[in-house]
Amino acid sequence: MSGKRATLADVARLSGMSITAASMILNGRPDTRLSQDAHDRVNAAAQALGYRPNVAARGLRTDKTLTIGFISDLVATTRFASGLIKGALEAAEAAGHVVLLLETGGDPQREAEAIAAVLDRQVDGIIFATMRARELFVPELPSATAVVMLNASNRLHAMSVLPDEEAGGRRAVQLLIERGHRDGIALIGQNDEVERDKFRSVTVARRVAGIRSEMAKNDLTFMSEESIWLWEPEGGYKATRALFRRNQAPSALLCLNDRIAFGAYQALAEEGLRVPTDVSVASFDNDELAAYLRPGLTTVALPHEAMGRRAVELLLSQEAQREVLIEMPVVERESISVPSSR
Amino acid sequence: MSGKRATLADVARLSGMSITAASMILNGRPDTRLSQDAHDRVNAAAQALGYRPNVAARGLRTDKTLTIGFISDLVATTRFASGLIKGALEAAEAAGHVVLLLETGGDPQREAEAIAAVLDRQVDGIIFATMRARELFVPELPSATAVVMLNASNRLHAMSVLPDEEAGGRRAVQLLIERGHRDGIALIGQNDEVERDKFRSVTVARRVAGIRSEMAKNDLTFMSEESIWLWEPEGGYKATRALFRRNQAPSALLCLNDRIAFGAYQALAEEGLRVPTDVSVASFDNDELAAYLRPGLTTVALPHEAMGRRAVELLLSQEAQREVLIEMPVVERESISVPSSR
DNA sequence: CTGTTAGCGCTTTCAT
DNA sequence: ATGAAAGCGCTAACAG
Repeated sequence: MSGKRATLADVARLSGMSITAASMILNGRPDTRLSQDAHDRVNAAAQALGYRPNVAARGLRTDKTLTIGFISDLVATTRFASGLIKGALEAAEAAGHVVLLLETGGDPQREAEAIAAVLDRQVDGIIFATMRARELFVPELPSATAVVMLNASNRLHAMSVLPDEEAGGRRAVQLLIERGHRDGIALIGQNDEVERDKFRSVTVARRVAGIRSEMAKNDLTFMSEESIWLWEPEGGYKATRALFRRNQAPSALLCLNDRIAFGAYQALAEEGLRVPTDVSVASFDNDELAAYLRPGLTTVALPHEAMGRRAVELLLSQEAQREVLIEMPVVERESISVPSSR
Repeated sequence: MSGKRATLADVARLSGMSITAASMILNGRPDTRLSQDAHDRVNAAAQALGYRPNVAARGLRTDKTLTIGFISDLVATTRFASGLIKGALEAAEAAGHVVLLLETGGDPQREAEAIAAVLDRQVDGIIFATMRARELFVPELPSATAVVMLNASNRLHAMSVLPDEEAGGRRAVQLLIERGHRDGIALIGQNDEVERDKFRSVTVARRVAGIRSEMAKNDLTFMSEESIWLWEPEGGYKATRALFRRNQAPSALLCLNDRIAFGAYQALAEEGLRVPTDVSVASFDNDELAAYLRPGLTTVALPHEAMGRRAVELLLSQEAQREVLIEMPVVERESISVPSSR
């Protein structure tokens, strides 16, 4: 509709003030005291013209663009990223900022280009997010640029925001113990590789560590540990079948994520066992899946949105933190009950 | 690392050329003929300084920011949006653009603010995306701003990119017919409201229309139509149970989306029926879910990534289109077979 | 109390 | 063949 955008000059002209005066008044600069009349005229003119400052032009002077770069390895692609982004978007909006979203697929080449692209646009700060928490390499950056790692960490650079997996792991075990499960708990999804490789997967290793520490604290050991290479439903299905083929009768399955649990549900159904009457299931992540399952899956949630939110707050506030851990809330549904005495 | 960013002036100084010359050379302006030597010196200097143009400053002069605004009602939030965004990101990157992602939650107030925010940053164009395809209201925009609607349409404004639901609906029916299903097909998820309300749901209405037209073309009618208010697993489960409680024995279920199919699978399992041996299932969307199900669900996919890609291509190319329809590919898995002769 | 002036980094006439 | 100068829209010293 409106042909051209009104500029500060237009406002000044219409109000009969200088450009400077208009600028000061519209920015509500505190010290300067221009007449009340001047204020009114300028504000009225701005209003009438529908004036909005040109952020790019302003940024040229002030070095603030009210824009933050969100660079992720696999963004949009996964349900994983969604919450992270949503949280970041919310916090950014609340702070009057806007976010530039870039995806790199984890490719160093594209990563470098993404960084260049956001830097070219003078972003106020950059968030690096990864889908599988990991140690992320960050190339040289202009020293001034604020950086926070989201679901990732970095030795040198920056602050990072991570889920509190250690506590989450402990919480999951407690969930089962509280209901009376003790010796009949099977762990589904154990994976030596992951447990050792703190580099590749900062958080998942902690999840398992939390689980083991809580078991130990209660003098418990797993009746069985089924290992799974890929944490997908298929693996959960097979691992659970294997468990029963060995004629073991667990009272509860502690699945390392919801997709595994999904597969476990299927195996249980084929086994003629009901959740939670015959066997309880606890899990992690709170995937969309968890709500769809029947009965609903009780799971320790990955707090994606909270993480995204916290990341931009951190970036904008410039508090100095190293690693901020976000609590993993438990989402109670119907998959856990008192062990049956089969 | 690097303290300050190199500017064009720095390049000029180091190369011993004027700023003008440097600008022209680096932009590869065609007509001007500066000496080969000048070219070499400028390029070398730029290289040495790691010079990158400041996009904001350039935009101030050229009115091109190589940035596009992606405004969505429910972005990040849904698996739905992910593909749209991913596709858009890819195409933008390929074209040397970058995307500003904003979410409005469908709230007109926030919608207006989002538009203002991207306009303030001089974006080259705006994509409006919705999760449930619908008619979207777009407030007045500067006439110059390019606009495309993604998974939405708008009477006045813009070009829109939509899935070809009509063809998709027909395709799904063909899938069943090809395998020999005829009189035993039940439709799960019928919803008068949606079928009538072309305004609220441009595409889903077309999906159903396509289905009905293909059935009619083959002189077929559904053995039953189960209506569902909310297209979630719960509804699919109940509708399917209801079907069997009436003692009907369909040879195939045509589910209006994958979440419904998910519920249907559960009901089928409880009924002691196997997919696809006892009853076949066909569906729509190609949700993440569809791959997890056992057996894998054959479904007519919503081509989210292709849509996102096409939207930015359209935006950037400024071809004049009204409505571009993206083909819905069928994803064959294992849920359809020849009808059993129970 | 208010306006002039000088840039931010870049592109683009227009002279030379 | 090359450069000076103006100006995109804005803010910030510095004078009046």
